[in-house]
Amino acid sequence: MRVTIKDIAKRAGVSKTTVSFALNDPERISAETRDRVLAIVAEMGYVPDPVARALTTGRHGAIGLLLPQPIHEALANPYLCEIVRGIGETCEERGLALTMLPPVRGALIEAARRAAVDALLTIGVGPGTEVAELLRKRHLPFVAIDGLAADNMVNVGIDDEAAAYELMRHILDLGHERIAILALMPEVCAAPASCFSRVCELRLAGFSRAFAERGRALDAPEIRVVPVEGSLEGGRRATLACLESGDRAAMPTAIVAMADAAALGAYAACRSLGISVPADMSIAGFDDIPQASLLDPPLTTIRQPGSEKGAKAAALALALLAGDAVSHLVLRAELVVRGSTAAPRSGPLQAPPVAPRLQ
Amino acid sequence: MRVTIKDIAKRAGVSKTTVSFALNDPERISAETRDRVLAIVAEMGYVPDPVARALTTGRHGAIGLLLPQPIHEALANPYLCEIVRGIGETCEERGLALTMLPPVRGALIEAARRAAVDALLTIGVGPGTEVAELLRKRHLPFVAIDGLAADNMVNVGIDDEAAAYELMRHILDLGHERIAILALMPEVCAAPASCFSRVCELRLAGFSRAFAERGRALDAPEIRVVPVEGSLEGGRRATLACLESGDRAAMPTAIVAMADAAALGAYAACRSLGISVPADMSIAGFDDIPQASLLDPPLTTIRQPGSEKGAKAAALALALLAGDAVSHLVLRAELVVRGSTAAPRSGPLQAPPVAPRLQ
DNA sequence: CCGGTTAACAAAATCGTTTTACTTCACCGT
DNA sequence: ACGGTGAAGTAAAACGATTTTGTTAACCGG
Repeated sequence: MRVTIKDIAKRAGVSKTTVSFALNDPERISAETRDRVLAIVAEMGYVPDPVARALTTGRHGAIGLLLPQPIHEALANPYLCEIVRGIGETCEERGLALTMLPPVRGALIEAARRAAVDALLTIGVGPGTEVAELLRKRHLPFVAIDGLAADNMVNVGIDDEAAAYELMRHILDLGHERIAILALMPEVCAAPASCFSRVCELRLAGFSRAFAERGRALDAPEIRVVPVEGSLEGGRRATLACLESGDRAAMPTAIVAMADAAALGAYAACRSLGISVPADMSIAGFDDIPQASLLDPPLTTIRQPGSEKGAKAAALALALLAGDAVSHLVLRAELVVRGSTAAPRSGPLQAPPVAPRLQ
Repeated sequence: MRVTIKDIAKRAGVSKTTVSFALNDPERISAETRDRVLAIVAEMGYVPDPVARALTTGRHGAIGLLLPQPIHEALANPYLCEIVRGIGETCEERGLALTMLPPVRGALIEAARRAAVDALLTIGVGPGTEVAELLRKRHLPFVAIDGLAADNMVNVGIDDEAAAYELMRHILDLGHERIAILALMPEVCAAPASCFSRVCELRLAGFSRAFAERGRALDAPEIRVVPVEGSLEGGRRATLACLESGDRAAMPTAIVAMADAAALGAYAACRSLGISVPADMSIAGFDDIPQASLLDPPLTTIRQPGSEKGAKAAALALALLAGDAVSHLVLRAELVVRGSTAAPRSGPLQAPPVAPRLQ
């Protein structure tokens, strides 16, 4: 059915080797034979099977990205989108394809088994996890994005603790007392011991330090840490739950989200409840997605270079593949103060005089 | 170095067959042997090579998406993002990975050769093109998105001619005389005969019909058709070029973009020039990307179901793979009139009284 | 006791390439 | 005339699985 190299060889009256040379190493054979073979290749419409080729050469021409969520969810998060775009830049440089590997029926490890790629990037996978272990068994070079730095694993990320500290300091400096923290849930619970994802732990530690500095604590009753899906819908639901329950005097005056995507949901929830930002509610995020500066009011957030993360991580993975020694990368992140955070109103929360215009 | 099935077989004192059965068809062998083999598999950390497996089974567990642009450019377009998300939905259902295949050093055909996938989706590839031909040679089932319907190729799209007609009718109904059309350039010029992409031709035909209906023509001097990259930057540049050159009385009063992404650029250009939308300039787009309704003013556009396009196209490709007979799909598109289009001002363009607030 | 079925496993073919390790032959200088 | 060199091409061995076909022995009814 399919035309194989054997068909070409037979038709041209040469060996498979010669056909292979004609295509891959033209200098090895005479111009005459080469042209004849090539003519037959064109005539019969022969295209070498990429799989068979990959089997012998050991090169696939693709790098993989292990996603903690289904593709359609992952790309709904602008920050992840940025990371993927960054990876895409490196792919472009090297002429590679990018295989996105979502969990197979909920199992990330299954995706890691199946990956037919030259190198792999992971998102939010820590060292010592089942997945990391498997990749090592497969001898597949891989680099973690937003995982954790560790000896046996290369990671690309930011100083999450410091960034979180800075963000919370800003909120506390404004005078907020009652604060809701929208914490990231681990999409795929590789380490079921913890309810939170790895970077989330670090950020909580940073928050904690900011509180401690003021003699306060993260587990005080006026601070609520809510695990939330890192999406607009997740943020919206969590915010509504926070604001609808309890009496108004006990309501938070600030919402700190660990992802801008979730902060977007907080905007939506506030709007639907007629709560004005930042007059009645301060909102802060994490990531600085492209929309953040276009919101009304523009979102105060921690800027982290998503695209650069992806690009650098991919480059590191390829360096690993090439056998180079590489080390962790800690990229620069910074607090960007915009209009969504302000000092809390002193009196009790009340209906705003004018319907707020948001987004 | 790597642990192969042979190593397991030797260590367990059985044949490769038995190991393979233990993993893939447990019923075929005795529970005793199976458990012993499986124990050794776990102990030695054996993971079957996906490539070797793909070679024999003929299944890769992935579908491919042939992109007309580098990944980072493609994902910068929210509409393409939606399509990819749709494909992701189908991937999720079937437990498949998604390989994004950008042109290799500018050559889309090269990406089509290399694709190691079960089925392929293409964007903007027409029938009779080199790529379509190659895929047929490879016996690779594929479905085109926004290509052209043809006998020998399955396509998923909308009725571009009708949609464009409707959009332009709306603009003309408002009374616009001088109009700039931002037309899509083919990212990869598969058919160098035409300066425009395939869907672009159809849309121009639709525009043309709307003009003809009023005794006017697309090639009249007051109508400018500008080829433009389908991105914010591309739209911005083209709009600036349109508005900066020529005297004000000859300036267009409406900009019709064939992609919302480009319309976004038109917004930016107008804002930077102090031109108020829609008072001094009407802007219309195509696609209805998620941002469109959040702009200020909200964008008038043609809504087309990007995510559905992707999901359905992927499902069709898999049906093709399964040997089912499938046919084209024409999805529903509709005009969504929002605030960015209005009747043109009668007098000459002048500085707006209030600085416009955009986005 | 014997042909026939079945369970359990093994041997070998297959998938479609690349690559290594020859063979053959012409040519060249001495 | 003769060993050496290089060019041109081939046969066969990987690559690492799956799958088809065999083989062996046990078991079973008659």
